[in-house]
Amino acid sequence: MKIGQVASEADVTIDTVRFYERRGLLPEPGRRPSGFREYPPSTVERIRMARMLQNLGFTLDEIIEMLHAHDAGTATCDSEQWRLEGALDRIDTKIAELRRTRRLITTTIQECRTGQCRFATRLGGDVPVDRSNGTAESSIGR
Amino acid sequence: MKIGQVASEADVTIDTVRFYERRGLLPEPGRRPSGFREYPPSTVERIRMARMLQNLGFTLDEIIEMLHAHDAGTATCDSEQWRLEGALDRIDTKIAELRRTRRLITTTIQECRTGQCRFATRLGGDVPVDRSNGTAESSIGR
DNA sequence: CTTGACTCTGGACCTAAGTCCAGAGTTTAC
DNA sequence: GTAAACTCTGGACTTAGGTCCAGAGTCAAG
Repeated sequence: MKIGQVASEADVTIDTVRFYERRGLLPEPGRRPSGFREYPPSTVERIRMARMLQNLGFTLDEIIEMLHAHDAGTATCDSEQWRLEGALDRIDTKIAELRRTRRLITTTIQECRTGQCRFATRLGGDVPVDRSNGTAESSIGR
Repeated sequence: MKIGQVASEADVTIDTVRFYERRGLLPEPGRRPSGFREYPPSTVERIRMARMLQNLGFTLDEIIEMLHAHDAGTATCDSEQWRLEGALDRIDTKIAELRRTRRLITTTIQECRTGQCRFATRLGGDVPVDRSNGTAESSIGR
């Protein structure tokens, strides 16, 4: 398979395929006499797997590690499972963080409605800012 | 206030303060005869506000816009609230995405336990890979 | 009046994961 | 046999939000 076909079947760009090769995610492919890269069809699967792992939140470096463990024949269900559990932890942490932020925003909106607005007030809304005097209390470092 | 004091009170680095100035988040401060920047104390508040908005998921550009609206005296509770609601949407989308990913991981781990493992198998675990033959079915593009 | 801490400029560098480019050569379909 | 589509290299560029640096000048405490 030529690079273009691999790329389109794996749903990435040609540049990405070459980038993956540079990064070591893909091994150096064979070459035709002309210099064109020649790929085995399994390359498509390897790229798809990499993308799937990316969707799970793994970085390219982590994915490369995993694939190399696979290549070395040392990857087992057990040996790689901790990574999945780590990913789970990361996701949970992130969700918790987002929820905290969400709460902060909703209270802020609430405060806005009940006149305790932190944003519009501090951002110079309701109470007109005295433009002639840089020392006004409500002015934020302007 | 000198830049170092502002930075430490706002809990950012000196470089960040200067970066914010370059970006237009902070107005150009006054200067001592020596060239040292001289800040009004409200600068600390302005930076803290910016950081808070960053925590809410706003980009620097958006924050700069909001602060400029404040500076121009056109920011009101109503005029800025849509931004908060937009932030809320973004957060909800992100949480939903993460939850989908989370489910994918847990099913994957489950499959692993029940022998339907997609990862260890496809990553070449349990079944030793035939290293002498690049065309093996289970090999991922190596 | 010395010493150490602070500040100045402005441009290079960082991370992550690609994307884009020119100019040249190759392959394929008609 | 020719035109269109493909591929090559390798280095520069992108986004976001900073971080780091050298070499020079300034400030504050003792």
